[in-house]
Amino acid sequence: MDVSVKGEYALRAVFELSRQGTPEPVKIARIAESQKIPQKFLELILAQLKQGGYLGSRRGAEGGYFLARSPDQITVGDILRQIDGPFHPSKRPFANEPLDSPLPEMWDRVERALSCVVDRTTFADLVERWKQKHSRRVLNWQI
Amino acid sequence: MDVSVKGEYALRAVFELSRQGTPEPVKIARIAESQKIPQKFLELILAQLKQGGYLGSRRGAEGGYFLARSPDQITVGDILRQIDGPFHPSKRPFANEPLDSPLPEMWDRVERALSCVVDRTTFADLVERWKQKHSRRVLNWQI
DNA sequence: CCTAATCTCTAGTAGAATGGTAGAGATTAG
DNA sequence: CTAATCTCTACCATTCTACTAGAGATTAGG
Repeated sequence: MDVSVKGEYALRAVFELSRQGTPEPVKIARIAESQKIPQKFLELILAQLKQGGYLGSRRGAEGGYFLARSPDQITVGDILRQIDGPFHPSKRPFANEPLDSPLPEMWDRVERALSCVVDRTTFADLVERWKQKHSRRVLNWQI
Repeated sequence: MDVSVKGEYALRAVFELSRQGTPEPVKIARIAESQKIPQKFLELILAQLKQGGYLGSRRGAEGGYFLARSPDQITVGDILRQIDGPFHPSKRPFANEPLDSPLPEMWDRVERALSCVVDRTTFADLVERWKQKHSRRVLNWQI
């Protein structure tokens, strides 16, 4: 019942790109540094996100990665599923399971509860929340 | 974001004991058979559940396992945590994480959503749901 | 007390997943 | 042309998962 480190890295990377808000490509090296992710590992992750259609890229000097959709069109669930695969809490057709088990129905509930959070949280939401916390911090500094 | 096979086995075993509803010990072999769980693997699981205080046991001939609490005092969350460990969706203090990330707050939401299901579902609930489905089946047969 | 049936405890283990690393190749801006 | 960047394939150490094996401890019933 947990998310892989790879998944969390992916979220942080997409968040970084969303926060930027520019259409300019951002270099892997910069994302890696600002989000403290091992660069070579991040390369694999970004490639995977690109092939899922969430990111675009440009090679060569001044190249980098950018969002392929606007942040309010990408959810946390999208990214997690692209990286870690679909999350059925329990591998679905449990071959050897008695047919009249009450568990599958419960797993459905779990999945719906999960979905309510991750599929409704867009990166636009995350950026907004982050901005609010951030501005409060700045405000406190000023006072 | 998924439950181990071991965790699912544990749930099925406790469900089996709850369904029984008797204070009589049930043999591992019987649980293993009726729930289609490899017996030697199940032994480890039951021992772990016992040491968590959820089950009791008696050795020797006519021995077996039994619930240490009534089914309405054991939740699905209890069992999953005992078997698979606490489920923080993301390993909590992500050492290298930027301090102002919006992700920890989201993981909290996820955890609460999850908890709403698994910590509120008791084995008494599961048995009741199972009985309802079962009685409907029987009814349809009769008609 | 004997014995068969059971739980208990320790160990091992094959295979997959996780969390990376290495390096050569392709592409592009300037 | 060249330096900077993404891309692609391969590899790898460690841990986790889902078991299996077998000897030992305990108990009911005779």
